[in-house]
Amino acid sequence: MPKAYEPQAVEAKWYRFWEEGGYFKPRPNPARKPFVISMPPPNVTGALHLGHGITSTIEDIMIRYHRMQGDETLWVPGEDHAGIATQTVVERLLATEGTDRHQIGREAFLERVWQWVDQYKSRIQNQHRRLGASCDWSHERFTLDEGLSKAVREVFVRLYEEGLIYRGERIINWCPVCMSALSDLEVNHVNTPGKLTYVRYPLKPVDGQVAGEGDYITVATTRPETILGDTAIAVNPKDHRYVNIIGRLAIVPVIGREIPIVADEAVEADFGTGAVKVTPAHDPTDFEIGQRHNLPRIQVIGFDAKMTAEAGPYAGQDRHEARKNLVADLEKTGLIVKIEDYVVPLGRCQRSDTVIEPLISKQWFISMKPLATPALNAVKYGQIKIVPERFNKTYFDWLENIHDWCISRQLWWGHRIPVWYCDSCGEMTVSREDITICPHCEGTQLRQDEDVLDTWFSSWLWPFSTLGWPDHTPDLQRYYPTAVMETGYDIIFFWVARMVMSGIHFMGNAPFSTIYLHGLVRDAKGEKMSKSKGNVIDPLEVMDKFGTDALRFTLATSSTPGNDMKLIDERIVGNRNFANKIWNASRFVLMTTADIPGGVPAIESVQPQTLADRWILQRFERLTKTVTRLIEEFQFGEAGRQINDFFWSDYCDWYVEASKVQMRGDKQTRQNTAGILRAVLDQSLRLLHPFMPFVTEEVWQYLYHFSQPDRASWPASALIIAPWPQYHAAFEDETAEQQFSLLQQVITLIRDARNQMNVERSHRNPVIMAVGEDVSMFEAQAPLIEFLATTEKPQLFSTLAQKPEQAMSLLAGAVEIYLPLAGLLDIGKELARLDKEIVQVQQEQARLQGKLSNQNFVSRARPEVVEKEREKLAAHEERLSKLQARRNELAAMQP
RNA sequence: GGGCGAUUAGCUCAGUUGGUUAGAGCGCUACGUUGACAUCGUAGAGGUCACAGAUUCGAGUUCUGUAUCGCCCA
Repeated sequence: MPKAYEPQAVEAKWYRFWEEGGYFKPRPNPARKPFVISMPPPNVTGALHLGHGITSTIEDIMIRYHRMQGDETLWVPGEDHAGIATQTVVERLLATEGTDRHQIGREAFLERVWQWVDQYKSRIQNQHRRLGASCDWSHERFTLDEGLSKAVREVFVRLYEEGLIYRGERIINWCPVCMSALSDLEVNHVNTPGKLTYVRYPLKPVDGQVAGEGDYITVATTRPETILGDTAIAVNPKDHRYVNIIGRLAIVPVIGREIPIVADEAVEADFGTGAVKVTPAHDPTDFEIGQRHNLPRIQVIGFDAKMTAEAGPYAGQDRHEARKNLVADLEKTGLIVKIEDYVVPLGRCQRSDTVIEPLISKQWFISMKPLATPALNAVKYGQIKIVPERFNKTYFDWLENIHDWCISRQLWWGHRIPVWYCDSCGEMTVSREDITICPHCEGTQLRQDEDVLDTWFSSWLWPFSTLGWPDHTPDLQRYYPTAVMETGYDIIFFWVARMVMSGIHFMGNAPFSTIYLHGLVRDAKGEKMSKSKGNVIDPLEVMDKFGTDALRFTLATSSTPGNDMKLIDERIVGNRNFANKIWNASRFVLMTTADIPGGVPAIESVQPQTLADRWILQRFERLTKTVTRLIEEFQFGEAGRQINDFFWSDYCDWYVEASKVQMRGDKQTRQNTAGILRAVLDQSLRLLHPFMPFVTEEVWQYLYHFSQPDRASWPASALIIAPWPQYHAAFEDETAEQQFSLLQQVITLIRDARNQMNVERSHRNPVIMAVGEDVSMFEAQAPLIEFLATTEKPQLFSTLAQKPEQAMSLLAGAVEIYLPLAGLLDIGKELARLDKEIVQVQQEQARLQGKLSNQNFVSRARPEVVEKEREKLAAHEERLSKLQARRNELAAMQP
């Protein structure tokens, strides 16, 4: 075995071993409920980033854990066709070739996209392999697969037939760069510094009256260019300032259109002047006001974001140009009252970052209310549990205020809407199968709807479409509903909530019982990683540099569920070092026990002899219990940290060191020690395997081969399917825990004293100890003290009538330790040290006395808590008296 | 405007039914290459747990408010 662990040398080998060995496939176990996860399908647009890294790591931890628990485990991988994103990258590619999709046509364009997809799909698959994802590749799906496309059509047709899908002319979010409609969720609202412009609209004189000076109404707007499309001015009916002019006509500046002044509840009286201009064709609120008051809709901004012919003198200008020009013109005519700085919540396209234009357009929608209510109830009444629970609120708020979902996109890449229009009879047909003959008039002049469906329209079916729905496949029977949906909290609306809706609606029950939401990975400065900022960390680079296990362990342990994490190099380095520690501890075990037969015994069969043996087994059993509980509670970070602590501190720093003494013992002791070293290592590797699959499998295989003659008794041929450690209460040993802890204190104190006194490293100093009733215990542990604290054989006494002179004195609990250090001891310094310790003990003693003299505490706190405090106080008192006695002796010695 | 989160050692973070003297890694200081590991070991220093109240025998932990930072929704 090499001296240091080299991840690059072994990772690929083990992944191949697992994959080719079929370990990722579900192993049928009818006795237990299958454990199933649908992997959130990454966009086929590009490479995986650290967000996918954390998703894949956490899901793999769960999958590997359940696989080792013996559950029938299925992890379904796949990719998402990512409509707009993919279309955009391929269009960009075409642009570099000097062409575009319209020139080459729909068919050729789609061919190019498929080429792209094939390339990136395999790239994503390989990245998941590098991450160690133990997903079942034979179940891999793509949202544009034949099967999934069938599911999409089925869903579209069913919802249409149920009246939940409709086509309508609504105001939608239009991205002039993507040239497509977007759903509300695909629009980011960004607070942007802007202007609030106050514009005067002249009022038309009432019949018989002459227009008076000041006969104006002033409105405030953040979008002056839409003035051209105004068809009313609205005020709140309760606003007394305007009661008298409701029903009169105002005149739109520049174009002179006469528009009514209407009263509408939607108007906020304290915004601007309390009067607002109404542009039904360019604002969602105005659209609704327009519907209530039957206002005309005048579109002045086109789908290309340029002013339309309706914009009169501004026709053809870009919307931003037109704004500037119009404001300048209004200034000239004196219709601008004032212009204030104002923060505008600008809607921007999630993909292109373009400012969204609300426009009226004919699109396909889903009525969400009927779907949302059952999804809401599923969480409210506990069929689904969200972890962490605080995201319930976010989930509820969104579902309670849900709007209809605009599902049509003016793209070519995606599931084409299964609707045909007949040129002969004008009828529309919605169909599961492609049609060539109109069922209404038998005409053949049919045109399929040009548009495709929102990508989320296919991914919201993911948990069941990947299992074969709408067919009643065995997979669907066996594996639906899945167990856990694990993903980032940023797509709770986009994806998670919608999956719950579709699952309940089409399958009759929720698609998973737990939703686990993880936080976002940020850079070292805490900023969100993005391509435009150039701060994206490539997981492949991290893995090349530090190994996959180091990256995985870092992602798993650097945060608390649902919280964001900063990825910092030092942490990854630390975890690479941990992998190396595992490697070297294993190397030690294999090397020092090489000549001892017996292989790796089952942990329940080992026979602890020494205190250290009993202690490490007790520690391990406690760890197993805790880690298992933590994983079941989705506290993966804490679970990982606990294993790390145990392995490094308890196993390596103490047990392995203690074993070096034991391995010098008789044959029986050596045999036993070797067995415990191996068994605890084997079991620790099992606990760690879900977190760090590669180094653990590598080391475990050494153990396995090393046990060649005993292989028959081994439970598994690979760690990936080795049974998860069971808790053995028989190894619980509170006495060992306490005694070993005392021993650790003694050793640490002596080491510290030697350090302080600058005792030469290899020099063995004498030790005299007064240990009360623990003489036999310390007698047995004397070799450990000699070895670990570098001392001579300790001289043990129950009590010491005559305290050693010229000795440094230490206290471990009630155990007195004297280090005769002739000539080295500076009595003055020693007195100062003792004084400092005395003060500390006195303070603590005072605190405890105060607590125990408080009647409220004694009578109200739980008896065991009070008892504990009493014991503590007694211990402190004993300690104090010993310290003071020692101080007096020393003081007497001082010249 | 509504909601959520964070604030603990120089840095990055744990601390999940309220109960030892609040922990880890990195960094820092001292010592060390003894046959697993210098990607290491041994030991040490370092914190009024953002602030102000409240509840409680007891609060980093529960409640209220404030401040700063971040995110989501409208």
